[in-house]
Amino acid sequence: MPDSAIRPRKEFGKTIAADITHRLREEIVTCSLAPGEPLRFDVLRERFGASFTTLREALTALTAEGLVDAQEQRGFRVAPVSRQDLVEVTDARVLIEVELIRRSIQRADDDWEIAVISTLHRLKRIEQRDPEHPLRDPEWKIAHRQFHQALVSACGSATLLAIRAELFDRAERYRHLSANFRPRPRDKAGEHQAIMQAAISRNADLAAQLIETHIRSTADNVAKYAGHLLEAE
Amino acid sequence: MPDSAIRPRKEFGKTIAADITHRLREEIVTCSLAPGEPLRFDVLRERFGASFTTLREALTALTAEGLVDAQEQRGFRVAPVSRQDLVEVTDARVLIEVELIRRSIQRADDDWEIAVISTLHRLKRIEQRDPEHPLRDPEWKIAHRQFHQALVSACGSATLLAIRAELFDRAERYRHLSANFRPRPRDKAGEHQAIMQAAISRNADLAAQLIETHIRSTADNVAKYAGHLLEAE
DNA sequence: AACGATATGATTTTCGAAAATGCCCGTAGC
DNA sequence: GCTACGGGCATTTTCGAAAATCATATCGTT
Repeated sequence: MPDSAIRPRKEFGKTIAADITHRLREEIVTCSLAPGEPLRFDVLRERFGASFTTLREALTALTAEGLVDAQEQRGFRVAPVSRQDLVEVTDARVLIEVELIRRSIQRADDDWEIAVISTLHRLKRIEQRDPEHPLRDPEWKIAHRQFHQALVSACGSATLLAIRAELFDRAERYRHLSANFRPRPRDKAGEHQAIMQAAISRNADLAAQLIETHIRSTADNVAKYAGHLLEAE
Repeated sequence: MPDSAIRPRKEFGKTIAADITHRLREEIVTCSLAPGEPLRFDVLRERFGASFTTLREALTALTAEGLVDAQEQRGFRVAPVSRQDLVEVTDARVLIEVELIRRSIQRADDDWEIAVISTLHRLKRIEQRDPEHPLRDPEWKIAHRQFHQALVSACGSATLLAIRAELFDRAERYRHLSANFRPRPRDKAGEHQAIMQAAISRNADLAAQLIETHIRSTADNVAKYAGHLLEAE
């Protein structure tokens, strides 16, 4: 069927609202929409070409994910950032991600192992090609997300995976926040490699510890380089 | 201001959408709307007296909470129940609730202690008054929720508390599911009392262990008495 | 009879106008 | 000068009609 022309209005089988939710989430996570920024309907209407109600639905969904802040009767705004929130998100991520990687290693099968190895491989290829500021590269971002996703994918709990995904997005926003101020990316490649090796060799304790360090040091970096952005009340 | 007449359309300062979300959540958690039941707009419109879009917003919010299942282009339905989901929710609750009670005990202050004691006191008073099938008593439900809430309230993480609250609701739905088939409520009063004592005496290990047992045995009871409802695919 | 295409009805999804609400500023009263 | 009140404007929130999509029944062909 001719779903037409230059730009398909939405992906096949999806509602416009779901599509807008996706695009809005992306813009918020990448800080293309700045933390605390008011989300007025006129502006969003123009930017996304959807009606009030459709936008409202998307904003409601993102509110539940902690990326948007709903102020009843006074509209929406991008969820503000703060040191406290960064600490909470980091703590929650450690708690859950450590548990999930343990469960994944315990229940690991061939598919899991293949997924971990291949996603890391792709990540490294992308890093080789363009070693500067990887967060600016959408491909790196996707590959990075998929590697971490693969690590926990065998945990067996869709419930916890959904929570993890939400926290990952909230943390990624902080990473983007600091990316513009960080002089050089630290050596994540080595950390990823070490995590993969621990996971593949079924060393759950080591993998858990490495993941915790990985998450915490990333957060520390954010606090270090974007600290000045975390004070606004 | 005359916000009028017989029945206020919504609570003060709240949007209709938020109000509907609240009422819908209540009906789903109490299984007044049965698991898997399709949520058609005509029906909801009549029942809640709101328009398509307002209802849609509420359903979207509840979808994010895991209480509603959105089937794109084919409407919404009450999230189905299953053994697997019950296990996941129980596991996730244990993971988070145990951690939160530890943190709460560690950071405990006077307000926390008072809240724990007084919420348990109210719970016991209600149980004395009407010892049969407490889940049918809305007051008991609220008091029960508030006691468990108080226990973890000092943990210091709004992020984890929000996740905990979501899981609590999902678990409560399973409790309601089995309430109609359970011959007699088991002795929860004693368990609550023991948890309170462990918490007040700052015995984090014991409190954590008691909470875990409490959550798991509740789930076991659900599986036992509502097992026949958890099979539908 | 079995299968596929197509029309028809039911339901969801989207839209922009209309109502409700909050905000800002100017004015009055103390 | 300062606070309280009220009008007008900006913005959000709600509504029901209209468009889009899905499910079902009907019909024609093999």
